[in-house]
Amino acid sequence: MVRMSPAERREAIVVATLEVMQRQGIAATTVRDVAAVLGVSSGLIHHYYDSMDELVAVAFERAARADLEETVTAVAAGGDPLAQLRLFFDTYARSDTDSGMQLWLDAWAEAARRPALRRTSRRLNEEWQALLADVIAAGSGAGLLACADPGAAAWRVLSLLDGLALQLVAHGDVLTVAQADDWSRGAAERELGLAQGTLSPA
Amino acid sequence: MVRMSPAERREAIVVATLEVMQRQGIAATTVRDVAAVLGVSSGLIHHYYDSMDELVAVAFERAARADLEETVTAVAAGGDPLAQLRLFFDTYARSDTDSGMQLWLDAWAEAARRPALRRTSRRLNEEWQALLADVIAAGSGAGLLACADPGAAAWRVLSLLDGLALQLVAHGDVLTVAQADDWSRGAAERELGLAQGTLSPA
DNA sequence: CGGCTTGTTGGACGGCCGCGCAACAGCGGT
DNA sequence: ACCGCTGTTGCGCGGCCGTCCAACAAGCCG
Repeated sequence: MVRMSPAERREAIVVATLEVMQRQGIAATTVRDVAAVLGVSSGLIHHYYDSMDELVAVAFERAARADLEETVTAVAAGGDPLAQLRLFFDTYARSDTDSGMQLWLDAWAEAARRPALRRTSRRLNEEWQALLADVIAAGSGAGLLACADPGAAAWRVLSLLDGLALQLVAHGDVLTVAQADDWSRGAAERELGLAQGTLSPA
Repeated sequence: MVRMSPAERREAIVVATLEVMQRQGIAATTVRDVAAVLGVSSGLIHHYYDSMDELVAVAFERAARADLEETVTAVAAGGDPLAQLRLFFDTYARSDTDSGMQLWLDAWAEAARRPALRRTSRRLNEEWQALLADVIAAGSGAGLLACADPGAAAWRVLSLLDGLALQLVAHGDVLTVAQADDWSRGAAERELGLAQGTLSPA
């Protein structure tokens, strides 16, 4: 019987839940599997989290927020808005195929049935959109690109990225990662009135 | 005990499965629920379909193909490729919010764990892409629009539509149907070198 | 050293799952 | 009228689920 402080235990449970979610999918993640990963009794999980819906939402937020923070950090390193856009696509492309996107797919589908998860995925999607909208607005303000509605443009670019990533994850080789990357940068260039190639990888 | 011919019974089971899928989601669709809808024993379902994966894939194809055929028919009624594109968006927009798109979301997420469903959703996605690519190629051939790679353009337009519809279905009012419709037509106009407003609803 | 707080156990509860199978019953053909 | 085919039942199998709770034990404090 390994006794941990509440903070440590809560953390360990989230990490274990994430591991199970990535391996089996959100819909198939069970209390017993999480407990087994920790070598712990299943009752303990409910001692720390009231319901499975809550735990799944917390674990999803952990993973999704880490990806978002990574992109935020990368974008912040860009000198001007165009360089920031380039870095945005660089970091996004890297996470396209790994288990992160499958998690998002699960989350969107499960959102209809899991209230806590729906709130979390929605909030994170809006943060992604706000990040991109800010960069576009800055570029527009600096006269580096042309965009009448940065918020709308951000939704369009993100939705295209999501739609392409979705095909990559769900259907394997119907598209290649290179095509998805290339096409989304090209669409963003057209969207923002940039010359072709402006957003090509650094 | 109502006795049906095999063809009728198979059909009735597919219809009932679809009803359950739309109400509860693909992941939560069970043999017993389907049997209950028909007022029939659960053993009967397995008499006609070897596994739940197979039955779910058949039922999904039924629903998805009906939507596709509807769009194919609508598009065929268009005089020239530009009118056909307009009709494409008209029919697509109508099905954006109903349960059809939630079904697609479920299918994409479940694809990772259900081989039969993955093959079906992939095939249907490719048919949607082919339909759109043909119209674009025709428009390009007739000099009505500018597109170097109709296949790629079709994937981009479809992915944007999917990405926007996904937000509508998963997160409710983060976007409006009108925005999704408007934005996707606008993006297609930019994609195909058309004047703004060319693809506005008929 | 003993008591008490509290992290942890382990199983019970009611319910659900996909699947398989022997027995039953409707119906067409003889 | 009966027989055989086959559509259909009803239930059992082994297993899983989320949740709950009384009992146990580890470590801190007096």
